[in-house]
Amino acid sequence: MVWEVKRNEMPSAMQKVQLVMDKRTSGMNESLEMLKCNEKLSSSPGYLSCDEHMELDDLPELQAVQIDSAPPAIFHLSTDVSHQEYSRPSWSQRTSNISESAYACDSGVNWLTELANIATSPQSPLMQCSFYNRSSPVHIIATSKSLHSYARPPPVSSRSEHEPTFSRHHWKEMTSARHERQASSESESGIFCVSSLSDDDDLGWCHSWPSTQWHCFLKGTRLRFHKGHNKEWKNVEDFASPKGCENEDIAMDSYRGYGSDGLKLISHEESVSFGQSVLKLTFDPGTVVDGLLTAECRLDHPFYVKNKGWSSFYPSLTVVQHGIPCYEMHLGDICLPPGHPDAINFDDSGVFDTFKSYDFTPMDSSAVYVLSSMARQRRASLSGGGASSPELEKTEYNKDCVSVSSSQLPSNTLCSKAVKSHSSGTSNTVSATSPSKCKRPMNAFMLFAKKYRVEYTQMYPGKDNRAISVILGDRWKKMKNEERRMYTLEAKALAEEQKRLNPDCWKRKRTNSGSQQH
DNA sequence: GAGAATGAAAC
DNA sequence: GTTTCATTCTC
Repeated sequence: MVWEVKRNEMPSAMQKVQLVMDKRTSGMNESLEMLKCNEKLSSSPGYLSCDEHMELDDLPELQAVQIDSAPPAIFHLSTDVSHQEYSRPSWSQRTSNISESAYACDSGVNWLTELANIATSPQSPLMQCSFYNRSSPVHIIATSKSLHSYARPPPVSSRSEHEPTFSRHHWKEMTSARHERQASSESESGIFCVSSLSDDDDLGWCHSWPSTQWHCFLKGTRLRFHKGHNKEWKNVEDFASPKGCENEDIAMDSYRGYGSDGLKLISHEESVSFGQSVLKLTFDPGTVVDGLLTAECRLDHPFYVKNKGWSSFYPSLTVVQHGIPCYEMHLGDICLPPGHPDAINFDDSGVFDTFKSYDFTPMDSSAVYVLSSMARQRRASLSGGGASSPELEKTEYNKDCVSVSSSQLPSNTLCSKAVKSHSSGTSNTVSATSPSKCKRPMNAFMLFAKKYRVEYTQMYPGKDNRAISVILGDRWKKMKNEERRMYTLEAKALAEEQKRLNPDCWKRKRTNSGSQQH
């Protein structure tokens, strides 16, 4: 098999993705091994927790990767590809999916343009941000002129500003990673990307991969390949000679070479890889020859699904992290590669609307602010109108959400939540169609309950939903903080986002006399 | 529409 | 301290 990586065709900001190529014949054994491992997930409800790598300060690790303008990228991969079957209940919720961040700060123009191009592309997820620093959803610090500015290493002053936010462990990775320094010293284009997907032993491949920077500056992510029976992560050079992939996501690009009609999702599970909660996905490219593709990605990783639009397994996480309203991913979804006609033509994914919907300020000093501004400008130009005010944006945002959410967005995105009709009936407050109408974001338990109510309902057929609630509550109480953390983080992120968009969202509705209604 | 859970925020 | 309301779905 040959994966040809083309450049600049469709810049796409992607997250950390691992592509795991196994031999089909050995897939079962590996699957069993992984399942065995997953059953010990520290934060899986019902399982013992493991605190070692889930401390509160267990923030993403910082790594730098080498920059290299390498020759053409053709990935030669084995045609024998295995897959991992997944069938057990997904009691494998991970808690600490604190995202990586790439820190950069540069006021250059080119990178803004490029960023805008990426952002306004219909297939362009936003750069990631972190839960623990929501005031700046995305931090990009750049110094090297040889890179896209948002891929450049942070200046000392800027980095020190962020330094305290990283854990000791986090920075230990950085200081212990001599490769980082090499990359940084050998070339101005050394990249400091934040990642928790690797450990010390894992640095080698990263730096020996010439095109890693491309992934890092976009999403603080990298690809890793795993070939054949050997579970050892291989240097990507073992498989290919990547070249010139600075502006395109290899993961998505791999779709192109791997399944021209997209990759059909056939299984998924949450797992832990290198200390981070990840999704293990198995795709079917649709051809027997190609075999199955197993990939790993973050929980909030967005995928572009045929006839559906942007989707993820955690739409609420994705919308908070990347500002991309998503459907929920389901088995059978066909993920489309960049440049795919169906993906290009299906340009109502809401991504662009999302950009315009966020009222970022320059204080955010983030790419998101840039994207937001540019999206507004583009929207203004498209509509033939002038500049739009934040209030107008908000109004339009909600208005658009009505139309979008009713037909497209999942129920658990901020957008759809904010406008979903509240049928309390007697309320004399704003109507359901009012722009200021919003719903409270779900708290941690609600997120948990929503995710597992169906599962429990199936587990206890015939049980009344109220009984399911009792069970869920019982389970919740028995869960350790570690296990709850993911939901807590998500709830906090949602609340923060909602507070920013609708500060009055929590206002209690009152009758005219002041008595509270229900 | 009540109710069953938990939790955040407004009272 | 109390109340409301987020989700879900059966009764």
